[in-house]
Amino acid sequence: MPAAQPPASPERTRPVCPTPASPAPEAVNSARGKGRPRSAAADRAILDATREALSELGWGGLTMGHVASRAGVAKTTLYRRWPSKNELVVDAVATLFDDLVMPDLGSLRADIEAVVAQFAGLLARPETQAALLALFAEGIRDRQLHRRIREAIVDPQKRLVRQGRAAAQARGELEADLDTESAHEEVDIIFDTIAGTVEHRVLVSGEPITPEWTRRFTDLLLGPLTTC
Amino acid sequence: MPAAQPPASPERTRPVCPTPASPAPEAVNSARGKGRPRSAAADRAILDATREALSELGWGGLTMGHVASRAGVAKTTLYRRWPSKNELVVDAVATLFDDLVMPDLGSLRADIEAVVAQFAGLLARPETQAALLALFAEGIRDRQLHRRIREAIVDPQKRLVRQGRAAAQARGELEADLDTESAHEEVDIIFDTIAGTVEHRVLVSGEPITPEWTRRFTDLLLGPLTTC
DNA sequence: CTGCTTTCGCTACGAGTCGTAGCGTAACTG
DNA sequence: CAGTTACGCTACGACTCGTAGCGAAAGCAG
Repeated sequence: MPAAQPPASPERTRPVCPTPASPAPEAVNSARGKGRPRSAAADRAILDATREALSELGWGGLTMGHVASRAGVAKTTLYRRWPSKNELVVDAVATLFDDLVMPDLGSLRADIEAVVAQFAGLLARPETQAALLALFAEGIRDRQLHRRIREAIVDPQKRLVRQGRAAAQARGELEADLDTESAHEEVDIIFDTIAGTVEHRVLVSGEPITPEWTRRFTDLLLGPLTTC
Repeated sequence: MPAAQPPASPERTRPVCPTPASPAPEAVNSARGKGRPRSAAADRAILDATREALSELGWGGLTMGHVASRAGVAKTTLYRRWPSKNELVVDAVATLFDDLVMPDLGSLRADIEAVVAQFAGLLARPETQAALLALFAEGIRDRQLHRRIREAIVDPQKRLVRQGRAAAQARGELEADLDTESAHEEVDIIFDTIAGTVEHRVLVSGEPITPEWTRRFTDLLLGPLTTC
């Protein structure tokens, strides 16, 4: 995969990758406005093409040249923005998770079921399926990529768990936290359980998330949390 | 990734891949013993080399030529046995799951914690981490690979859940199943929860499985199952 | 309008992998 | 023994990777 890399990149002329995570929405050339600005349309076309190619060809089949030609862009333009396939795919996929929100429907059960349904809807899309697992797989080896995944995808989701717990505590459905240490671990365990179970059901077992399944799964989650 | 494939393989001269899942343990040339038998030592060397390369280089970095030279074997020998990287890696990894057993320690809690600990031990190994996620990722696109994964990895694990439930029912800790349909779904949901959560914690969140974590997670699982 | 700067698309390149074919040789069977 | 199959080796065409160099386009400061 590394292929060539002769002088190991002497020094970049420009920061490269102007979209660290969430760039300025409509700022074509927000910062230093010296020369010709980068085409925002090209950015969008590239990210769209990446998602499409990803769902059709998978991670291994995704080719920089293919993405470039599909986006109507030169391959060099791709490399001017993203240093590697990893970074490109993270950016292309992370935006999909922006839609996840904590609804606050008035009961813990309803909130959980709503979040599970949202997450399931996201995972039902082929582009998310191929992208997520491929990213996780690469993240095992690449520490920097792993950090980017956590920042762009995992942490925003954990925030949802915290919000849901806080709302339930405000309603009196959950006891208040005794210490922050224990609360932190509780959030972690709930997050891993929800995300892991839904992902495993969809991506590994290959079965759909039905309302009936969501209900039973929520039963499992609520067991020790509610008053016995 | 597909690279060349000129006449699309006219017709194979031999069945290829003599190890569909669990080959004859020590039969060097169990079936038709006509010509020179395939070297069992080569088989072992190749699978070992695959696991090593996988943990060092990951899926994308794993190269057939690299595996061949590391195993002290010609690249052609590799292709004589496995038609592609996918099949090779499945075979190399599936054996790791053979060690999982349902202990029957006398209580549902102890059984669950033991299985979680076993699974966590397996996932702590770098070769399993890289291999499992990479396999799942490829399985999204490749239906045949997905079937092989289910047969070689997923189904054996589901069997553990059934055994654990049966033991708990025999002890009176769990009610007997009302109908097989509902029992089947119950097994699925429990399996996805255990496997998915442990995998997500280790592979995505990147945190270790401690005894303390296992205890809290088991609390979560046992909530609605035990008498309230 | 005139430079200056930066991006653009294009082409070409060396390095590297893929999976196959052909060869002579080794190993085992009847 | 002959017959059959697996082995290691080399070479091959097709493909991807990431980079470099070119001329042209697009904006900005004077």
